[in-house]
Amino acid sequence: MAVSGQPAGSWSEVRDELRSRGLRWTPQRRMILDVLAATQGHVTSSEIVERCRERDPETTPSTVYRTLDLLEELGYLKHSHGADGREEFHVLPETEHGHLTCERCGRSWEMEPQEASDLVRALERSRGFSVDVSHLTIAGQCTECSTRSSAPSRPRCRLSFRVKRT
Amino acid sequence: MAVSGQPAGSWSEVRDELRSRGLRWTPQRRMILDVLAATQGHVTSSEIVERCRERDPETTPSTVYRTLDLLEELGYLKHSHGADGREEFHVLPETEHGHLTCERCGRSWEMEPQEASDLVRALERSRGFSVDVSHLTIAGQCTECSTRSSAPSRPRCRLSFRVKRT
DNA sequence: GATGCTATTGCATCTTGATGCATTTGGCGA
DNA sequence: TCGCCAAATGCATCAAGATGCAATAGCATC
Ligand SMILES: [Mn+2]
Ligand SMILES: [Mn+2]
Ligand SMILES: [Zn+2]
Ligand SMILES: [Zn+2]
Repeated sequence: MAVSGQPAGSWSEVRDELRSRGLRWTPQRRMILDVLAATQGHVTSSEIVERCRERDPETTPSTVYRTLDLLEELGYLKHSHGADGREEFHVLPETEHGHLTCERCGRSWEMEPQEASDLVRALERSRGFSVDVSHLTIAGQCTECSTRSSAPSRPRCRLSFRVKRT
Repeated sequence: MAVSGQPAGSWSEVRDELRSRGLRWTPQRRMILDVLAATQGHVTSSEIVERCRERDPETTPSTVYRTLDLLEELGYLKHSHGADGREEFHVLPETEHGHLTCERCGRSWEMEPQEASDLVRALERSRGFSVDVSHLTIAGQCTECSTRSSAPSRPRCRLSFRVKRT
């Protein structure tokens, strides 16, 4: 993975990969990669659009979405889904990991692949199904929320648009 | 669960539950329940909107979405997410189950809770995290797709809008 | 059966994201 | 360096779904 830890400016790996496939190295793609390099943890596409806009207000959302798709196809990114179903990109997938998210407090944690290894092996054996661990998001309740009583047993983890009031 | 197998017309359980909470029994809600009763397996919200429209073209989408939210809060529905992140409702949650979905062929299967029980126990023990099995969707590759070679290692499971051309 | 309170509806509008298409432009070859 | 052509961008438009608000209508009470 070249995206991580590169001094913004030496995107030669990605650039060459694109060119070698007959794809193109554009200023837009360069900027998106710069933004990704400055990002840690999980980000949604729209957060990336926002960050691009901070650098260049002219940023076109669809260009960003399409570039993210491409980078994922090329293996530079992976995504999973938050409890609300929205895609979240793993910007620095040094190590493969799954995800845990608490339906009540909304916090989330990364999960070592070995934590899911029993499940992975069981499904492999019984069904020949091979789990995509990095796409995996397991929802539930964290310790703290379970201990802290008073709870709707399964509150809906819905999308929510924070309406931007001007 | 009253939703399953009821002759469309005797929604007394749901109706009484609503009334007892100071909520209301409206023709819209009645129709949505009728649609749900005629549905099996998993459905997305927009599919439910379509089915409602078949019965009453005047159906307002937001009314449907809000009713589905309500029914889930009351425990009459549950949802999980397809590989693309979209919500899919379990209309007849007689038995709790998780979900498997193949990123290549798109098919999906239900998973007995016991199949995930190792995982559930492991997370409970190591983190005190209690998994919401019915929300769980595990993506990966099914046997057939794994055997059948020639594959993009991890094709993106993206949303797709089938554009309705008139 | 009429009344009043408040839950719901319907509607307009917004957000995230996908997509078709015309225009622009990266980059290779001459 | 110039031109060409396919790849990308920008833009308009669409889809699914969320949300605020004013008008409507359940239903409990009288
Ligand atoms: Mn969810
Ligand atoms: Mn996905
Ligand atoms: Zn929590
Ligand atoms: Zn398959």
